[in-house]
Amino acid sequence: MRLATWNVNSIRARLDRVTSWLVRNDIDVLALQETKCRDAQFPTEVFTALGYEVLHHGLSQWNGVAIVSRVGLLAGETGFPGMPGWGDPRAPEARALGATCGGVRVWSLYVPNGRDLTDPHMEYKLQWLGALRDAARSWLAEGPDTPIALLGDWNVAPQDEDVWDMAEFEGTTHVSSQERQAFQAVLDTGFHDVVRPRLPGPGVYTYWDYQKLRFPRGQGMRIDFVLAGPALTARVRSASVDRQERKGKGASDHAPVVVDLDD
DNA sequence: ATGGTCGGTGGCCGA
Repeated sequence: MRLATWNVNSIRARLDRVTSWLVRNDIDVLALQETKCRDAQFPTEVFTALGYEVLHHGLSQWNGVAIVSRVGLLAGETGFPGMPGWGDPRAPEARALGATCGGVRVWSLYVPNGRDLTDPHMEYKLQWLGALRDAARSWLAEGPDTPIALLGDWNVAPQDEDVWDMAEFEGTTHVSSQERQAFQAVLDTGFHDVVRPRLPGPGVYTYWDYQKLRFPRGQGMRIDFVLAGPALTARVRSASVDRQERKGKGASDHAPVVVDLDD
């Protein structure tokens, strides 16, 4: 089974690229983030025509997560227990979607950006990751043998080598010790980053800002991850980042991350 | 040349 995650930065702006990549790469399950649309605006029929089922969770033009699968799509769940909200009044955002695909519990996650270390959005980000850690712990406790994967845009660069130059990130989000600790806390519940051991850095990135010629200059960040529970970790055969997809006109600012599983 | 972008939206915000 081939599993992937991709922040597409608008599914409507990226539809041709996403569907052609999906088919070309023989993907079974794709977790999407930043679809930037409401459910009724998601082009579901384009995916169904290709033999995929779709589950989408979008509440506005912001955020939006989806799971696309050709190996089944069951028990959909929008948001996770304890997930904090944003805004005034606080309300849940479309940042988490769970489903079971081919016997694997899959979560498509879009962690809040944080914006600035002193911005209230940063506190929201840390609370969100803290609630996710608690949910992750309970998922493993409830079904220790259930294959489970947390896929998405984590908006955290966990190690110094996950950005091209740490000096550039002094005082910014994504690399702070608080964010890194919050990411590590999810791992500490029993999840494993199954891509890094197969694709060690430095210089392995999944995101390059559109601005300042970051991609042609090789100045990216590793912020998209596939975290697998113990049962699934043992089944991972290979992993890759398709940086080809960041090239050319009409690319998302993120590249897809792909993981191959033994059956 | 010391900058350089996108996307959704509606007359700026978010990344």
